Amino acid sequence: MNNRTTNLNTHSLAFLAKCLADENRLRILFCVSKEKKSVSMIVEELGLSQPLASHHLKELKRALLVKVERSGPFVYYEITDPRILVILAELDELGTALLSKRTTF
Amino acid sequence: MNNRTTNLNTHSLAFLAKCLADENRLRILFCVSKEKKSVSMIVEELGLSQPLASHHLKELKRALLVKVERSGPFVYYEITDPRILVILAELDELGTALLSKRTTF
DNA sequence: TCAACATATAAACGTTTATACATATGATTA
DNA sequence: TAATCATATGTATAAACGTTTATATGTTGA
Repeated sequence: MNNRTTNLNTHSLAFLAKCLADENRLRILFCVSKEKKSVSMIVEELGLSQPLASHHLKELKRALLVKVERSGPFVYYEITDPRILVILAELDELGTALLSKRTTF
Repeated sequence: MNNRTTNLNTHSLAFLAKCLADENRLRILFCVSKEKKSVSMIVEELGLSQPLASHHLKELKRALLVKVERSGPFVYYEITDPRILVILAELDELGTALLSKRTTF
């Protein structure tokens, strides 16, 4: 029963990771990480088609990583919890470390 | 040019996240997180088929998350950098927090 | 060298996913 | 209400993925 301390909820972990496993979604996440942005702002900033952005935003929302707020004709998305940015920064750093430490090329 | 400080390498991030986005791979990762284990040990512990375990180990190795070591007929896998465990713990915690804080059900 | 065991690879299959295109919904303003 | 703008949804398609089954590679000991 000491797995409790080491093993985590693989189900929800995999679910979150799956949402983070797409470059466009990551870009959108960073895009709305400092301030709320409308879909059209995101579309323009990232050069995505509007339906594609909408689709990925839906996925991000499904994973609760972004929250939505309507204002007039615009729908604003913003990051739910900035801690995800810290985690992603750590993961990015780890990735770099893994690359630099690897023995086999 | 201040994106440098906030935006990360979405490519390698997505690559790492993709590797973490599978429950079986996460289970394998936790399984080899405390001590190196042979494929057959992993297979037995997690109840996976041998080819399936082998396939996922290959993916984990491709992402440099595990390292391999042969000893006689056995091939031992172990976690490369334990920091991934910290990151996953944080992600798991965030997942729980997101769920408890959500407003829409 | 042969047999037995441990692990890896290959091919095939069904499922999921990202994307594009077309269209619908919803809100605003004239 | 009509027209326009912002966003969402539906459908289709191609690629990627996880899994299974079968087979191959590699190692050890008789």
